[in-house]
Amino acid sequence: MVKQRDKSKKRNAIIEAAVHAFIEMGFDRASMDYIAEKAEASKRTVYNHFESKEVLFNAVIQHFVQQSIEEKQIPYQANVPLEAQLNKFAELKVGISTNQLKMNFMRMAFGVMITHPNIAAQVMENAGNNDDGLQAWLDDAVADGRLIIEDTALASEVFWSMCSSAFFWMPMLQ
Amino acid sequence: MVKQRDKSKKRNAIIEAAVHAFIEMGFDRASMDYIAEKAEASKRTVYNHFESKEVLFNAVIQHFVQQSIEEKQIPYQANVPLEAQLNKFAELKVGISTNQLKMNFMRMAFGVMITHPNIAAQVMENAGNNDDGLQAWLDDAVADGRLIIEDTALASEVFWSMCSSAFFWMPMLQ
DNA sequence: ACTTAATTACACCAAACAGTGTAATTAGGT
DNA sequence: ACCTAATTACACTGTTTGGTGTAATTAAGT
Repeated sequence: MVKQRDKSKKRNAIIEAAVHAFIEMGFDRASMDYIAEKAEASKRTVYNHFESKEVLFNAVIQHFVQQSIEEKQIPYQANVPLEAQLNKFAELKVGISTNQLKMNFMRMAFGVMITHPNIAAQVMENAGNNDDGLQAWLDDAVADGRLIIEDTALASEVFWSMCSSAFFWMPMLQ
Repeated sequence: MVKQRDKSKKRNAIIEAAVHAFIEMGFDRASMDYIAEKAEASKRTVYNHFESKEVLFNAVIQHFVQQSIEEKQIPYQANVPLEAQLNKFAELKVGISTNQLKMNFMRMAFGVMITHPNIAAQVMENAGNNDDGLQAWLDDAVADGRLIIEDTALASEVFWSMCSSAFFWMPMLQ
């Protein structure tokens, strides 16, 4: 039988350190030495967990996306006005823009995506289309006969892009 | 008396090369050696004109801003409907988003601003508030009695930010 | 033709940094 | 207490790159 100790502690410490290092100094200026130091790990251990800086960055994004998805799950409620429920979804976006840490993270990530197209491609591949809770909600509402929507995926996208420009990009760009 | 040859030719060649290099490879990856080569100048000449990469970048931005300002001058016409004239201003913004080169430039510049806050600060200081042609146009319209505006500077800003979000940021971010 | 400002070729420096190899050490699971 | 997976310390490589010093060369203005 194979002995396996729990690596997740160090792994998480490294990711956490990387998140802050990337936010603080950006992708390029945050050296692997610095990240290792912040994570209270040796540089070698960092490389044992993540074979390259790019891989580490991907893991960081993944980590962030995972959190966001979990927050985006709002269940459909048959006995509550539709508008009130939709408002909750919108408030999610507003919530992001009032969270300084998240804003900084997104700004950093956005910068990386612009300056490193290859990394952007990887991220898109990994983090790809996370189906959000809104579409599920719309499906439920349609099934319940309270909405008539042909393409709920499209509707969800339209809704988010509207919210994004108003509640996300505008604050992001001051 | 002091002899002075015309340095502007090389200077412009360098800026032009830098513009394309920065767009093509981004600020960090575009090395001074590469820029010099593209400009058909020696690296030393580049440094004789611009004491550092950051200074060169500032000059590049300046160059771009200068062009934009010149395009933004639309004279007030007393015998043309106001809406038609305002449309022209809006079309300027639309024009940017249909110009691939300009979009790429802005995307690059935006990336640099995010990843290099110190450079962003310099740029803001240098390129600062370029008073645009719209305010002058508004002033003329007010003087002509066809508009009543207390603060034309504010009005100009409002107009541009509306246009920006609709015609610039949205295309910029896909 | 002469002067000299501008440009060039080229060698060079120093710092930063991603990533690796290895032998020693630590600590978790049994 | 023992086994060994995980971690560490550390030295090292190789590359990239911003920036400089200098002596030679070019070409514009008179």
